[in-house]
Amino acid sequence: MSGKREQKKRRTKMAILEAAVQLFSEKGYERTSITDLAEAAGIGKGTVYSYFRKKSDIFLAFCEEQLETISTTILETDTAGMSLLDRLVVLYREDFRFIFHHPEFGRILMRETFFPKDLDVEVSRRLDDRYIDLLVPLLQKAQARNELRRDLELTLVLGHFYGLYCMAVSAWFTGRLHTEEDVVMAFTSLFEQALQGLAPSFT
Amino acid sequence: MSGKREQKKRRTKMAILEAAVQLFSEKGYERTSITDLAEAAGIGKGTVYSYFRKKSDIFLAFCEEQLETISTTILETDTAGMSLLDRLVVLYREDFRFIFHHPEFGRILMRETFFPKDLDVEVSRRLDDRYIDLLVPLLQKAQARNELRRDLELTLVLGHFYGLYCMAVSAWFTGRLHTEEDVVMAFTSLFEQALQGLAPSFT
DNA sequence: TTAAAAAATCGACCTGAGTCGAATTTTTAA
DNA sequence: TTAAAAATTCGACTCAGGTCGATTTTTTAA
Repeated sequence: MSGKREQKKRRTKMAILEAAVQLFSEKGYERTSITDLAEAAGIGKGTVYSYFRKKSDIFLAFCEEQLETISTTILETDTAGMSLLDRLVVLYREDFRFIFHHPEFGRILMRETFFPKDLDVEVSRRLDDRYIDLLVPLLQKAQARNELRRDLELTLVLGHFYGLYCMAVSAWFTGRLHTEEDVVMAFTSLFEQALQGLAPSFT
Repeated sequence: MSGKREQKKRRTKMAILEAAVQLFSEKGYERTSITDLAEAAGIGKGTVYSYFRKKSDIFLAFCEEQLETISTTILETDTAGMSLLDRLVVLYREDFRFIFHHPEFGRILMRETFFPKDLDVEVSRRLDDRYIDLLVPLLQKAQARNELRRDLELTLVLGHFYGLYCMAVSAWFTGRLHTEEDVVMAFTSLFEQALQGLAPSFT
């Protein structure tokens, strides 16, 4: 009789996360207190902190699940015969859909993944490693199809696209872009620019 | 006898900012409480809030001053005869110097300017409008010298570089890059990529 | 079976950001 | 000059995140 404790812990953790999904959606992240969360999960406040170090960690755990769903969606999407550009647009459009519909979550997620505090670096890295795993194969295939220069380091290329995506999302957060489609168009243009180059080509 | 009030207010605001520079540098942003700040400025806690809405606003006001200094430095730097790439590198290197030496400030600054809360959008926009004013002329000159395609919207091009810079800085925050020079090299490479294009050129 | 060790639970407590309305200072205008 | 109005100052107060150690539950091993 040993797995009992583990089992209970898993159930408690789930209870917290379910309460989180419920309350965060209902009242928003900021307006949900840890006490609310504990009550909804049927446990004491202090217990929450033996499962998560900080409030934002609860949120990030929720995001990791969401990203799981998103990557599944993307992997299942049939992209056969699509250009690199189209594939990237499909991927980031899906990603942005989540952010667009959960702006508060999106803000925290972007803040934490791009500019984490020292203590949160680990969590943040895990999140974008997921991206790397998702994207590197895409880029390799593009290189094989000769859509992408072969002399470039893939991590840099990946950073390139990710940075541009980040910029488009940022423009939405700062109110420079408004609709979901505006943002998609913005990063599409930026990706095109990146592929073609900003300098004039002397052909 | 009417300017009296205004004068006093200006002095109080200065006192708060000076206390902020002092204490933030001394103990860091997080470890400086509003009460500390009020005490150092010789006023009551509540008064601080009639000058700034939130703690982070005090910080952003401080940043605006810093950026003033930085842009002056940049404008005074002799860039005659430099390529667009070199000019951009000079500019962003200077910008990053500040962030590198004040990581905590840098993090908040980047978080607030890229992913502001609704209430802070205005402040955030003011900050990057300053960038726009600084950069657009640079880009226009580059177009005139035929270093930059003329069919591109300048705001998009600007966003392009800014996004790449952001990415390099982010890689530093997440511990993927370590030294100041690593970051400079990273965004330099990204800028080169952007100018040349990621797709193979069929010349 | 049981008692000591280990792990998990809990809520009172601490701290700091931000609010509020009473008290004070400055301005206005008669 | 003065009294009412307007603006400013202030610190007690509220509220939420996070800590801590006393208590309870589970595991171990004898």
